[in-house]
Amino acid sequence: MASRFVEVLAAVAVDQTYSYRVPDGLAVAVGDVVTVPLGARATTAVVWAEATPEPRLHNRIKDIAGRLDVPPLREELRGLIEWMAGYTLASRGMVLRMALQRGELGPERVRVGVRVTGEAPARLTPARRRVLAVLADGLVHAKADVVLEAGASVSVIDGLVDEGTLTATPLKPSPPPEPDPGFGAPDFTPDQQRAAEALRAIAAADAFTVALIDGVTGSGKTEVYFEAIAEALRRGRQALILMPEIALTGQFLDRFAKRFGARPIEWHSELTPRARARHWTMAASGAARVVVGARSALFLPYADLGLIVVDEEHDAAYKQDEGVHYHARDMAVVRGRIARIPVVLASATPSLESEVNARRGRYQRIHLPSRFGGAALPHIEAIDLTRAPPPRGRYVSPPLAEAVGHAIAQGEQALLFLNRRGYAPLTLCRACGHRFACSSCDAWLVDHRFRVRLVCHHCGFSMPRPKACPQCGAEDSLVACGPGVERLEEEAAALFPQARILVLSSDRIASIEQMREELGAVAEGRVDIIIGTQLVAKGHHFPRLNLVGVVDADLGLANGDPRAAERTFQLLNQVIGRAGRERTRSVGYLQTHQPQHPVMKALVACDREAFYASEIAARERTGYPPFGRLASLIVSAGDRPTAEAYARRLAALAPFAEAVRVLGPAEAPLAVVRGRFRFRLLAKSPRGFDLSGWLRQWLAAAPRPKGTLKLEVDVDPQSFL
DNA sequence: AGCACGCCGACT
DNA sequence: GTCGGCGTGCTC
Repeated sequence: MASRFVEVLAAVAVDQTYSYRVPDGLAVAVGDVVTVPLGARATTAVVWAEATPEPRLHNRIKDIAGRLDVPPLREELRGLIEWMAGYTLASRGMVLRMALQRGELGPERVRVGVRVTGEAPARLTPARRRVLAVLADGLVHAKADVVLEAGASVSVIDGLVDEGTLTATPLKPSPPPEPDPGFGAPDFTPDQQRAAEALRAIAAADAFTVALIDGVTGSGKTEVYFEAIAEALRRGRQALILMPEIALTGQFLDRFAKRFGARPIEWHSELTPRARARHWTMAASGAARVVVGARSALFLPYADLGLIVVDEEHDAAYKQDEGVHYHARDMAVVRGRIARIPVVLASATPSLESEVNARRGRYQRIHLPSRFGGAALPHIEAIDLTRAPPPRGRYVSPPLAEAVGHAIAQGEQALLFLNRRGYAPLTLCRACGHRFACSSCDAWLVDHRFRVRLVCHHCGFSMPRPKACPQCGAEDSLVACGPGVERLEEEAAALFPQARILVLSSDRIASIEQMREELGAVAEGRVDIIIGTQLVAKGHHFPRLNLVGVVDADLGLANGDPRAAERTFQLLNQVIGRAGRERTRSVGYLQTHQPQHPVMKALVACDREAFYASEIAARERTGYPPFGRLASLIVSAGDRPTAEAYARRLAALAPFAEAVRVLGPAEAPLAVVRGRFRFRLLAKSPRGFDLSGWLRQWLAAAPRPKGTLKLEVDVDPQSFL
């Protein structure tokens, strides 16, 4: 019989598929996960197509080593992988690797069941007696349960199995409890009711559509999109909810359980390998009815995905900036199109991209204009720091301090928001002016008092805070400049000595679990003042919080990035929106040096429309996204001349296209990171231009980077400085 | 991505 | 002499 050959895509950094022979007796189909010998090792791979290999390859073709006992990758997911590789310029193998979770599917735990055979054991010890007592009913019991109930070790049971007194059988894993679409009937306002109806209709349509739920903070977006999930469940299909990783809180899982009577299946970076393998398989078998996960949950091999929800769709955390550069929100829309299913985007402050798509009618807008349960949006006031400055060396202005004091005296909570980790962003010597900078990055070292070290936020370098200046030797001459959350904590403790203060900052939080606990403490009212970085902005519900003070509202506007205004508007809106979820009166204060800035004015006036109108006009005028397309190329090398020379060479080799402009090379915004010198090129094209194709042409003409040189391509970069 | 192969310096 | 550092290129 003639041999059968297939094309196989290996989960390694290679774009090409390779031909393999299917050994006799092995049944494989396109989409099956296999192991193949590749070079000197074995790799996980996926059968990509049938093949008739080139004759000249014949003596080099190897056999597929074996087939993995996991569900195959369906056409839909293979299509997504192809599309993403084409769009992002990553190799197909690397994109596949993401879908297979680093190319290794961890071993799944096989639960073993045991039952008595009727044969008597040769010897009867006390431990054996207890085991047999537990199994006296003759039914199959899980081995782990018997160990627990009989108080005997595993070896006792294994010994009895060896003697034939017990038989062991693999136990089918018990399916997780299923969410029930009819469990907790929600009590909706007329607005919410209308929105829920629209979403139910969208979820029922079984077609690719994109809906944008645009609802103010606290409007009950989540409960409303749950109705779309319920509809998908009623139709027997799976649903996926994507969230920024940090927003995957216990609080959210509880809200889900309240509506559906069971928790969803989680997918995030902190799952153990076992749980990872189990959840992967449950997605593939369909046992996972609803998956809630961070961006990588988009690449699970769902058996029958019927709906994707992207919560907080504007969040920058959806952009992956390492390895394969992709934006999970955009890829969710692509997966929806490939799978012909609806995609629901939700945000209180939509990204400009989604807002423009909604205005053009490409996305269906579902508007939730008011807060749920009679709660009102916070009243927002700007505090002009030029008129009411804080005392020297302090960062909380008198009006804000007074408001916080008043709030906690009333038994309410206050949140002071400052998007800066550590104690102070800069340390300098009073005597000689020496500034502590990172030796391998173009950045100052941040003073972290909690860790008692000076830390680089870009490469992780840290050193103990010295007593004397390394430059001039002066003692006790070092001064901390500027505020970080730790310094703010010190100030708050001095202002309100009786208050219970909690700092929520990513470097203080060891795990998702720990964060869930700390947020629980806040929700239960065991904290008076919360001091937090942007971590607090993401989707948490603080029922007793009625005052938010933004300590430095201008912080995000300082760099010249065209997206800075959008980012700041979204972040501040989100943070202030934490307040007054359950009360009618709540306040947000913005400490700013520029109260006339369009972002501040829009926030104070609660005039979203004005903000979007001016921002859309500016992007349109300059041809920035979504009115034009961008790709960034970052060239880096161990020394500056090498990086610059290659970047210039690249620029000279750019293929001519009427529509495309190449800007640069210029030194990247962070010119040195981890001792690598970085230059940046930017390609700018009109909408609708095939930028990926043009980039591929460009890179094919360029010499491949050698030595320490590295080239990173980012299509649709998030920061486009 | 991971591994072998190759070419250079410093040691039992 | 050869052990081992990393830089380069290939994997059906």
